[in-house]
Amino acid sequence: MGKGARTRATILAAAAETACLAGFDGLNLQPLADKVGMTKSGLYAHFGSKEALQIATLEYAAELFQARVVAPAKTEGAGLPRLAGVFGRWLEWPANAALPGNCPFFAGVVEFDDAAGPVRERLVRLFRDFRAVVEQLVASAVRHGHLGAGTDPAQFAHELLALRYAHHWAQGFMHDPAADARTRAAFARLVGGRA
Amino acid sequence: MGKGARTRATILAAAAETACLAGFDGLNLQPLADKVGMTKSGLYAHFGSKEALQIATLEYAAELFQARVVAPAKTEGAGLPRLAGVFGRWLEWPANAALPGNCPFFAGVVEFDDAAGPVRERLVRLFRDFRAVVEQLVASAVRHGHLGAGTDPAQFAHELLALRYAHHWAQGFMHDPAADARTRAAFARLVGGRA
DNA sequence: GGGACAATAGCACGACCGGTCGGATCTAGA
DNA sequence: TCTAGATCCGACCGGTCGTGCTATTGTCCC
Repeated sequence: MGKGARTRATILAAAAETACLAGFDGLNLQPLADKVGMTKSGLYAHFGSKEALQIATLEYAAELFQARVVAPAKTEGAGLPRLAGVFGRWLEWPANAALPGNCPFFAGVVEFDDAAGPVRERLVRLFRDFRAVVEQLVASAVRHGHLGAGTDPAQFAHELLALRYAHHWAQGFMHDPAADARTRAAFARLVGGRA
Repeated sequence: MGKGARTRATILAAAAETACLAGFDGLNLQPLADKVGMTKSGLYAHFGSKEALQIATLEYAAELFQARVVAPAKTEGAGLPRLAGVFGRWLEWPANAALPGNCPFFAGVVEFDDAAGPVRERLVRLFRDFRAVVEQLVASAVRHGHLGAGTDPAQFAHELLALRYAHHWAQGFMHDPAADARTRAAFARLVGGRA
């Protein structure tokens, strides 16, 4: 790993932290350069444009998400245990990845929902891919008899995302101490209603 | 209604549209002034600061929300019909209020979740007030026997917001044509599971 | 050790940001 | 009709934004 790649990794780690706090639009060059001890232009040379920096940061966060949320499922029992594990890690993955603030993907949703462009497309694809993963987990849980045969994986995934979103709101924005308990109760009801 | 108040109303109507598309941080003075055919300083004189403009826009949107979502409930049957009516109008209120794009309050959640200040506090209070309204509607539905006696209004309100949030994501960001159907199905399951 | 090249610094540009100020214009009350 | 105050404009401020350009430094291979 050459020096350039090492510096790039340092930048992206700092960029991911910034994205959690200020969103992808808040990935301004000067403050980010100050954070890693570089000048703005020195940092800029690694990416060539702000948009490229945003996409690289998105990619970096996606790898982190994959490693912290999805990958550990391999060691869990197939079906519901795996689904519950992924959901639990999904709730707390920013903290587990040493990221401050909230999930950067949710920040991107608001920032890019009315702004077409490659960053938005990349983010949409990330969400679609993860939803597909969730749907497969749900289908597997159905096959194992952990969820009722009539369960629609797409509908279940939609409601699971709703819970994650509400948790983001209740904990990150409203600072509601009951956020965790509410989310867990809702998940239990979501699973229980299909058993 | 004097000329000043009329101009101010024109500005706020345009500001609400902008907030739906670009968020409250996107309420930049110059573009907004262009939109209403004024100069930046002429517009600025009505508010005194950008923060004051943001709060005024928030207030304006809140009044719109109250009128379009909550107020019509008075003519609906108490209990579940009223709850369902509010939820339905909650889903589509930006369109009903002739606002482009998505719900401005959800945009504010991301923009102000890590930025303390009066705008954030105002937004938190708006959410808290509306959640209290929802909880009262749920409690009323319980009293009318439309929902099971064991229903926790706070938990129900939390899950209802989750559905609204997921609808915002699926429709506004993912452009999922099934968003409406998924949200309606989830609402039916939420209500049905408590009956 | 020197030469090639990646990596970074320094500097400047045009555009836009929120905000300020003096003065022109319009409105409303006496 | 006259005037006081509300209203609005145009120019401008310091600052930050993303983006280029040229030097200079550092690194690594021969």
